[in-house]
Amino acid sequence: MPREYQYPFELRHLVYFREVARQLHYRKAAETLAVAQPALSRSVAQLEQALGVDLLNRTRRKVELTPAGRAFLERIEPLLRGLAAVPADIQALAGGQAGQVRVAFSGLAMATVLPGILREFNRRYPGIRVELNESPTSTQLELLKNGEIACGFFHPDATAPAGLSTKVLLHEKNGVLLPAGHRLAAAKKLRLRDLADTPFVMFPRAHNPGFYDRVLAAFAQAGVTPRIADEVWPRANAIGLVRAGLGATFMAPSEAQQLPAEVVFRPVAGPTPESRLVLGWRKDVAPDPALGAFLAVAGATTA
Amino acid sequence: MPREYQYPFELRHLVYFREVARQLHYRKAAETLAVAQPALSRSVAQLEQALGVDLLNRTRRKVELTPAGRAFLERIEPLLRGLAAVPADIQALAGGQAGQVRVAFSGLAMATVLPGILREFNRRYPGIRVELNESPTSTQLELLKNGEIACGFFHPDATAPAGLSTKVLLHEKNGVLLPAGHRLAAAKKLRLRDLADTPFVMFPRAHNPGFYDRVLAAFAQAGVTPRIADEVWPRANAIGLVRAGLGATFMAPSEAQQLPAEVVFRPVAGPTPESRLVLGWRKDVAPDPALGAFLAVAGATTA
DNA sequence: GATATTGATACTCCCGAGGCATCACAGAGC
DNA sequence: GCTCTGTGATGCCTCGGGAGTATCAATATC
Repeated sequence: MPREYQYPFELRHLVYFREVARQLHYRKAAETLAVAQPALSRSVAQLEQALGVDLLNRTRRKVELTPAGRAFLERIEPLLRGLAAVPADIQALAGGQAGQVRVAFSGLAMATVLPGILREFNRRYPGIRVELNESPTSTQLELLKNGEIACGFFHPDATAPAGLSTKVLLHEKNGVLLPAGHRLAAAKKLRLRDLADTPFVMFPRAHNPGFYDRVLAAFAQAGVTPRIADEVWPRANAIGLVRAGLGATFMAPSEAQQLPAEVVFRPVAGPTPESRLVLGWRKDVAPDPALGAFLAVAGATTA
Repeated sequence: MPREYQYPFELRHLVYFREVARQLHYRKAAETLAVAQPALSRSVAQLEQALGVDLLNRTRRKVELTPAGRAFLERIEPLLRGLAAVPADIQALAGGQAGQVRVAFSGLAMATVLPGILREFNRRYPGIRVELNESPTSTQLELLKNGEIACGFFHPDATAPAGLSTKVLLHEKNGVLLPAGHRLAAAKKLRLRDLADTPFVMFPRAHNPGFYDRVLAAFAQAGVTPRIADEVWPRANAIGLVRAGLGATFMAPSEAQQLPAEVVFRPVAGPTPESRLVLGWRKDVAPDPALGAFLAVAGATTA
């Protein structure tokens, strides 16, 4: 069913009428609008006929608003103002000067590269709001697929996710984080087989199966059966548990820059899992300038 | 200084874009809009060029919104909806089906004709809001002159106010309202000279000098000097004072239809002031349909 | 690879917005 | 009272551009 065109006027009519209503003088209004006076007369008359309502009471000598005209003016003015602001806003958004980026991250990202990226991004694009939420890798891939986040810092699985561009940010052999009171805390370097009796704090396997399985593989290679103390998430909680002396946890060296006093980080020789952190984003969607800006900063900051 | 035309688009562009953005399909959108498909293509392309921003990402096979396009759509949709509602509202207002009337009144009006008028008006024009405030005559004339009220129920002075149309609603010789315990409360009819020792409750002279002076004239004609007990306003308070036994007050018979138990109304023979109530409105201003409707009802109800 | 679908382009037409000249009317000034 | 000036409306013409028809170009589907 062809929908009837809903508006008996065009913006031009409204703008013209508004100017006449403000100045209550056709010639002056015409000059302001850089248009000839007859055009104004006709345009306003047209608007009135289209509405079926007299908006202006004009004698040959003076012009005044009718009550309906006043009401009409009051109704359209905020709408015209709103409309006038749209182009600049959109252009700013398209130019990457405004807007928002939704970003998901893993705990490792927040402990390493992310703070620096955010600081630099905020410096260069103060108009763009960054919406952050910590999510496990599996969730991030889902969110990316649905377009609910623009990009994510996650841990890639063996199977490269289809339709995503990624950039590797970290790729490090893990050490272990031990309670300061652990019997091996003084050792310079450890081997996994030394830790056979130490409970390990992990995370639910579904959150990042790749890393989880690499942990198990490393233990198997070292010839020991790991003791899994607990599976917690998000990441900060794991460190908390280590700190409380409940066990150890694997940790990338980059993550170990700033640690609380009650824990110590030790490199591991021999078999040990690797942490991989990548920044991933959909490559098929229309390029969001805000995302582009974020990716540029993230690439430059971590390069 | 000729102001630059502020809008790089017309309503047509926005409506066309909105439909394409909704359906993500040029041909279907064209059909909905009852326009040919090429017109749509050009119109949207024009809009994009005018904004300098790509709103739609179109392959030959499918159409999708860019982030800027989505933002643009979200910005213009409420504005378009608002604009669509304007014509009907204005037409209702011009047809007297909506709007508001600001009405001032004296206490006498509220005690006599006004309630009936308001009831009938609300029945016939439920869309029109009536804004009421009680004001003395002098204030009402000022408000009328400034256009702050559309009409007023007031007490005309000898000097007919210029520029106003009026319609007489009441013109009655006053009786007096006495406390039930007054020594003359049992009398069928009174004369002013019987009330020489009775204090009278009045109102500030400035509020209605005509009536005030008619009161003094009537007393003078009756050969007595009135005792003015108090000058109160608004009117309801005067009745309260009488009820409390502090004195008497003049009252039009119409006003005496419904009285509290503790007071009695008595007609006065011989000299007595007259109450006049008129409905007045400016005759020079652009006719407000809502006012017209109110005047019609007020005229019919009290005729 | 043939076909169908879909948005873009070429060309044309014609409506209507806008400019110019002028009119009609109301006040102001003499 | 007459004229002059200022104002909004009207007549006429031009021309830009919006819209229609026909067609092209590209891509997904079979």
